[in-house]
Amino acid sequence: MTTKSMIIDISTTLFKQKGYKGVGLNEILKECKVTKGSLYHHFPNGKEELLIACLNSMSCAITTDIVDIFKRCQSTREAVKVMIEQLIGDFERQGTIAGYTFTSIVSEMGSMSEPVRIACSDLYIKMQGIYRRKLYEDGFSKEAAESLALMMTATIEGGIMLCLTKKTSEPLQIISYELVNLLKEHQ
Amino acid sequence: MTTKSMIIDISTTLFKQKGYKGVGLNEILKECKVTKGSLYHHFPNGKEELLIACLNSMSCAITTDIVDIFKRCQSTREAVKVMIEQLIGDFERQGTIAGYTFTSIVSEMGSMSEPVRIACSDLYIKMQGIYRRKLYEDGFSKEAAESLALMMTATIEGGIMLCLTKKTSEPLQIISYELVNLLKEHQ
DNA sequence: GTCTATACGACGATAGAC
DNA sequence: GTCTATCGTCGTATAGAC
Repeated sequence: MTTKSMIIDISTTLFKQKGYKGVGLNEILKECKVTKGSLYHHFPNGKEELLIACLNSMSCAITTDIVDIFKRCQSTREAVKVMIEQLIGDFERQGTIAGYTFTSIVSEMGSMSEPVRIACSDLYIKMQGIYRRKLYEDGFSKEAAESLALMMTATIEGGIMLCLTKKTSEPLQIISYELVNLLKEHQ
Repeated sequence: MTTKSMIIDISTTLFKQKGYKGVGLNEILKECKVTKGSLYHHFPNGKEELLIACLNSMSCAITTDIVDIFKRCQSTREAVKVMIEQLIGDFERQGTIAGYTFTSIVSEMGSMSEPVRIACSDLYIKMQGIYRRKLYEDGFSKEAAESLALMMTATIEGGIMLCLTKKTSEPLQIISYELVNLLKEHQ
């Protein structure tokens, strides 16, 4: 494990917990047990460069995770169930949901820089792509697969925010049920 | 218009644009053309008290808005269409979506104080309640109305975030279509 | 590649005059 | 109810030694 990847790992966790603006460099330094000089050696452009590295690292981890679930499951319907069960499990264990969303890190999209916005947008495009391809395999038309993939992305994203806000996993439980229904009826 | 309500109005706009952590008191002071002494006279507990006042003000405005739309529309299906059309209109005109969501202000729910979390939770409960009652009127069962109301809340919330991230109103357009479908098929 | 020391502006908040 | 002045802390970033 290199210093750089260690910084990225720890910073990612902190950003997920408190958001980009909510974490100061000093806090990162303390948690990583490195000094300012070292951090700026690895990320010459400072905090924003570190954020983008974290977003890309998250994107990679989430995508790998989802691809794996979709490989193990026969249909999108099944995969959705497994995916959301996992999110709920995380929530009940840790009291928070870290995966499958960037919103908890950067919500003020309007005021963020283009590179940051694009890094976030990339994840959503990748997730939606995985959903879409599986739905097409399932037998949905190209157009239906596209629309349903978007619905899945938006609903899960919204469901995560509702769970965090209401401090209960109920929203995601209901969403799992309703999404499975939605994917059933169109088929 | 009192000084206090003027401060709330302007701060609300700023918070929506840049998020809670993204706006400093100095910026608020400058935009409102008031001084620190005046602000702390109206909000003795400082920035967080101001935030909660803004959240409550938003909650009120959004609820009024939605209630009005639901009054004018015969079915939930129709109301959803009008609601989302309005969000899309806002987006195309202003390049951002300010209404119907708190996520763009406070996303780091885990690290916010309880009063703030509760203020956000309140809005979602109110919105969902409006949807649920109309769905019940539409003829859905109590349980279906509850589930579908949650789906509407989550999907629209997620759709807004996707639009802001991708910088296009397409996600909400598709979501409008899919939601209308969802409300049709269950009936 | 890692360290210390330092810069300097912005942060939220308070005190006290008017 | 509004003002100015000021506090202490923290923010990000840089320079230069080792």
